[in-house]
Amino acid sequence: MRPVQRTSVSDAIIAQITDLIERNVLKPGDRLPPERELCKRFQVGRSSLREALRSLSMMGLLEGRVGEGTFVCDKGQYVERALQWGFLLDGKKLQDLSETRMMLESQNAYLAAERATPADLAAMADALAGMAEGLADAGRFLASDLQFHLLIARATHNSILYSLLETTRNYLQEWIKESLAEPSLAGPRAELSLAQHRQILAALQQRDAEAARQAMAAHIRSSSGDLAEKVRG
Amino acid sequence: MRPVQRTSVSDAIIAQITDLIERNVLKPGDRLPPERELCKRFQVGRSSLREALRSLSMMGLLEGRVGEGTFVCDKGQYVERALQWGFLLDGKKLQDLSETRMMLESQNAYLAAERATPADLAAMADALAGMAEGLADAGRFLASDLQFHLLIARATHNSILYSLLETTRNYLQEWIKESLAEPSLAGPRAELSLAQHRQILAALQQRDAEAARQAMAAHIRSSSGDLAEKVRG
DNA sequence: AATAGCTAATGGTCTGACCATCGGCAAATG
DNA sequence: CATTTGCCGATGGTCAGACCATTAGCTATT
Repeated sequence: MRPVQRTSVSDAIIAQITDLIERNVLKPGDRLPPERELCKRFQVGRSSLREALRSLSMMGLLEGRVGEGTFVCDKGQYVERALQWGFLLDGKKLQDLSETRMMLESQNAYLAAERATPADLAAMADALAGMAEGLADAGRFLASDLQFHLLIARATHNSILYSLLETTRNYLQEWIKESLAEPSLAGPRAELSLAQHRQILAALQQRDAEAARQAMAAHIRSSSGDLAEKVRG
Repeated sequence: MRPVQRTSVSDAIIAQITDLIERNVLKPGDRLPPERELCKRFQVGRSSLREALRSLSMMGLLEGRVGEGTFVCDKGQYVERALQWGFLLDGKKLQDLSETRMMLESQNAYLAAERATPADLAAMADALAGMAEGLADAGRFLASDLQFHLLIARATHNSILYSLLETTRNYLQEWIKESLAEPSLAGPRAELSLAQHRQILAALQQRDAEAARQAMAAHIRSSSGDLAEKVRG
């Protein structure tokens, strides 16, 4: 004998719909049948169906628009949506998260050095140019900065590493936004940051993986130093 | 003028309950009032309340047990849970996942070498002994193997790195279970694996972070070689 | 003291209804 | 003819009440 599996109706529906999306039968942007018809198709009550849809919406897979219907989200960024509740940030975890990001960034730089295509490198150069132009405009500068890091992650051609980096950054970014009023990006700091980015790009262009990793590690260490202080304080 | 904020009843409930958990008014293990009473307190219908509770369960914050009540989950694995629906495995991603795991394991070994407490190291030694005893028993061997790797992750004392490794491993494990019938763990392979683990532990005990990383990397490379073949095939 | 059976409480599900919002169509308007 | 206005149906969001399956705890039987 073995414990009988007790399946929940909502979970079964979630599994089915997830499966449909996974197998691309339901493509992003598609509209699902109305709830009342789904009830008939699944042979379930509307409560159960709605609980399932609600969970899927919470995961960022679906989006319900009243009066129009329920749609499959176009962004494959399930994680991002799911991580909006940032309440786990209780001191220590923030430090852990920062460390995780550090590790992801440096390792991504390593892999990117081996795999970046010419197009990848060109895009990074563009972002770097954007930073240079935005030396006076903090907003522009930070946007290009972020872009540069994401481009490196993309250059690994590993969707999971990219996803993870994006997620951790979003977390940190949100926390920073809430806790620090201004990013405190004085002129000298910005120029230092720019120089470090140039160094990273140079290493990538020379396909020197180890140098890229170390340059990135150094950059993160110096750029997140003040964040670390704020965490402890 | 600006767009008026349209608040959903369920979302409001979710916000309130997450807030309570965040402020530790609701502690892990606590039992929530019955649904019917929550309805009266929140002044909402049971459908809306249940949709909220369902979402919170999906996030891993709550757990409903029929006949008993709804409880606050004791595991603070919010992140892990959130990351679980991040990647739907579709072929190529499996390779990415394997690479991610490789990176996590080796980097964890590096950090563990710097931070492992005597208790951590002792636990690892125990797991290693379990592997040695289980040379004839594949199940026992694999369990101790997994245990060893998780202990290393725990020795980083970084809950997020631990969660990430656990998640990636769970994914790979599940996939392996589905695709390969038997783990193909012949005697010589097991002994090789055991020797590699001993090498890793030795590096950790000597606090040689770089050696630990390389030993782990070598181990993963050799032990997941056949998996890589299966992926391509 | 141990077991079997009963009862109340609880989460899970179903049904039907009503509301707010949105898209589209037709009539009114210039 | 082009534009606006008003209406109507469809749809997601919410509510209330009912029934079911399971669980814990009590009670009576053994």
